[in-house]
Amino acid sequence: MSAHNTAQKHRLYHRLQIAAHRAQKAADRAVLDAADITTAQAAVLAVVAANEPVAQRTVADQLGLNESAVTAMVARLMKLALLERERDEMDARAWRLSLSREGRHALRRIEKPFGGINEIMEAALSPEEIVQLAGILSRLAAAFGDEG
Amino acid sequence: MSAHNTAQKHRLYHRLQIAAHRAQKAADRAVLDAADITTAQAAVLAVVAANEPVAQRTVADQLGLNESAVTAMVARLMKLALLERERDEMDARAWRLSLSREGRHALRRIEKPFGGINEIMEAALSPEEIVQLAGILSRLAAAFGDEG
DNA sequence: TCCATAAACTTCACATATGAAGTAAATGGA
DNA sequence: TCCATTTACTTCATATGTGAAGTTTATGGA
Repeated sequence: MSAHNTAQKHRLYHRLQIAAHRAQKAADRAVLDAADITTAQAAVLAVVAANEPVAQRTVADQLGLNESAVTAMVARLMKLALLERERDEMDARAWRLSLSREGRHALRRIEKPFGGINEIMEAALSPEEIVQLAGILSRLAAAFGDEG
Repeated sequence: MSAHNTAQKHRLYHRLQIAAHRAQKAADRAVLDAADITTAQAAVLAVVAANEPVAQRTVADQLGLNESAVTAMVARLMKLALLERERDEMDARAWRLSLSREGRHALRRIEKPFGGINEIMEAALSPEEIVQLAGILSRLAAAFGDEG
């Protein structure tokens, strides 16, 4: 333990988990309502949209997930016909993921409810706090490492 | 969408989830290593310790979980012999949860590794930022509601 | 007293994550 | 060229969460 232990005194870890969990619960309800997908699925779709065509490994890296989580997500998204994939001709181990028409549609439909989530955050925080929070969260994510 | 949309520009929701997820991953490894329990289990033990003897409903409220999540957690913790329970004599629907000897022991053993997690946060942030972050996270949690 | 309703908990189906172990294809030297 | 190693993905066991539906026990009037 350090001399001051400010973090412990403020139960920072706990507060971070609670805030993230509640935000996710709210976002899931909003997104599920608008497009019948979860925020986790929306995150995968967004990464695919931004990197199309993309390997699962890349999706895993960008979302900080391991490969088996992505395998399962892709299976569910393909079952929902939101995602398509074909073999990478340069590398027979890898897939090339891309969005289906419905996948693009779903991504479009969540924009508005997702904006609602952002509005809740904007209402709770000042613009300066939002900028600070973004920086702090990035530094925290980096401090806990990208290695896995 | 609002006029400025600062939150969206900074992808706040996404950053919050990533930071929380990475912190949890790191904490889980540290805690699992020291006491063979997860941070989720540690959280339940901590709430029970602070409210002993306590009903599952109270644990759910304090952690922001629903009742079925607590039912499952309690079952696992009892299987691990970290938790005990008996019927509330005032209310035959409710349980009175309490820690076992091993439960108290486990809680003691995670103090040090958990301190390590706090130290990582303290190293990444200034004392002022820690105080700010604590306040911001509390306000966010409140903004996303306690209702469920 | 009786009954509608609420509260505490359980069960079920499902989504999401980890990590270990396995398969198959690329890759980079000796 | 050949083989050890790495890489991309899959599969399995398990933990953790949600929400809907059901059971049992309180509770508060008419």
